[in-house]
Amino acid sequence: MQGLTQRQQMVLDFIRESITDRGYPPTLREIGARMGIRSTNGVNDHLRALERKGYLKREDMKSRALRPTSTGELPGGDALANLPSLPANDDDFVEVQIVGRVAAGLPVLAEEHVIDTVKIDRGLLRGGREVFGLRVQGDSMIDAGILAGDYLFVKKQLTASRGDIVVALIGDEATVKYYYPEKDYVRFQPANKTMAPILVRAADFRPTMLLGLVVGVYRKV
Amino acid sequence: MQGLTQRQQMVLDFIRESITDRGYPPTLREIGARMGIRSTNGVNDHLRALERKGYLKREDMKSRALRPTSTGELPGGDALANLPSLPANDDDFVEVQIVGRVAAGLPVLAEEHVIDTVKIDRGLLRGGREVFGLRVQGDSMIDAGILAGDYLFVKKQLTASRGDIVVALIGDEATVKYYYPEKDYVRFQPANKTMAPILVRAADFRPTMLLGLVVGVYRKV
DNA sequence: TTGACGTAAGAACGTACGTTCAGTATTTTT
DNA sequence: AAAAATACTGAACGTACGTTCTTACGTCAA
Repeated sequence: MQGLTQRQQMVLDFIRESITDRGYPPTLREIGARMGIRSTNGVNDHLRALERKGYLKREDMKSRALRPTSTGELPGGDALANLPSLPANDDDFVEVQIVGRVAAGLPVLAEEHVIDTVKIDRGLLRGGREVFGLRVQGDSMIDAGILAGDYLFVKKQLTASRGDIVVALIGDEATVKYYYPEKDYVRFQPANKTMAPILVRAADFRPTMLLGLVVGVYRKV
Repeated sequence: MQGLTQRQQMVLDFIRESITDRGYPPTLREIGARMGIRSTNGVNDHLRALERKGYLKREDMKSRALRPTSTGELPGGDALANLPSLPANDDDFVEVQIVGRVAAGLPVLAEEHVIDTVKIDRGLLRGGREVFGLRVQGDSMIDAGILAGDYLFVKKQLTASRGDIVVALIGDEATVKYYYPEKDYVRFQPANKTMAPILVRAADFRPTMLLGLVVGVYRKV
């Protein structure tokens, strides 16, 4: 049989599950425990079969060195897996580029800075296209529920309303702050009692300093 | 020093590199070989430091059970780190059902409660399937950066580690709290100085009370 | 009906691997 | 100047883990 047997499929699924859920592959004994196989050899038989059929790569004498290949990645007949997923309509998503360090003088989405791309359900994101993403450094906005490491989704625009959370280019780097225009200056206010606002004289302020408006925050926990 | 030392950063980078390149984390001796450390204890010191600073989770007595956390995932300036990142999978999405009010006695995903469905880029969501979403009510977790109205993504599971943010069914409603099991009771701790923890006697505690583990937070701004 | 294949038990073996203890030296903090 | 954190060496220990051998039972195709 060139396809997988039911048991082999279960082993493969468990390996994939372990990797997504725990971050590392299981041992032979962990597989055995899950499958109700008391002998490590029983498990090994399955792994050899998977390896022979090209669904798995292993390295000898290393613990947990199991690598499912991309072959046959379609989940089998498991009740959970293939609910009503469907072919993923493109229109429902916005493709957002996550940029790394943003520095003055360079276009925000300069290619070298795009470190990742994610797609976001349009329902979660006001602003349509024209949105880019970045990772938060530091905790100047901690009282606004924006923590270091969070992903921010930012709509590119050169103006903002008083009190909006904006991404601005101050000095040489991008920072996230509340935006408070005053008479003679623009005040960029951190949401952190221990930090002082940054003041930019109205004369020095240029619209190009505003990179955009924060429209979404995502955090992996 | 709360940030990472150069050596610690190198260890962390190597762990990440191993995971992306080989599919599984390294052993202490593999780290040692790469770093020029002949004693496994020298390596262990680094791992303990990374763990203490929150950059890494480990499980005792398991080989290769190293899990970099999302904290400080910004790749420094290292050439290696951020190149071979993602294999750019076409449309890897997790379909997440957003539930409304969760009450005791009803399955979490009972049809009447599903108020919305969104698709999330798998790269943003640890835990694969088995994830549902809900809206936050109240600000009991405000100091953890979780505000009223935020969307939480919750991985269904009946167990959790100390200090995890969990969704639990306490009394008749679902609440979000830190999870702290103690000797005689389980403490559900709010992240809000004005609120008291909820204590559930160990005798009264049932695994069904844990609905899951918070794996993501999203906020529309 | 012999043989190949899948599935598994059980035991023995060796090594891979994490843990711990006892030191040493340097740097950083207090 | 003392105390703490960092960064190791080296060795001993116990267990986690993969490998291999032997035996066994059922199914299916030639």
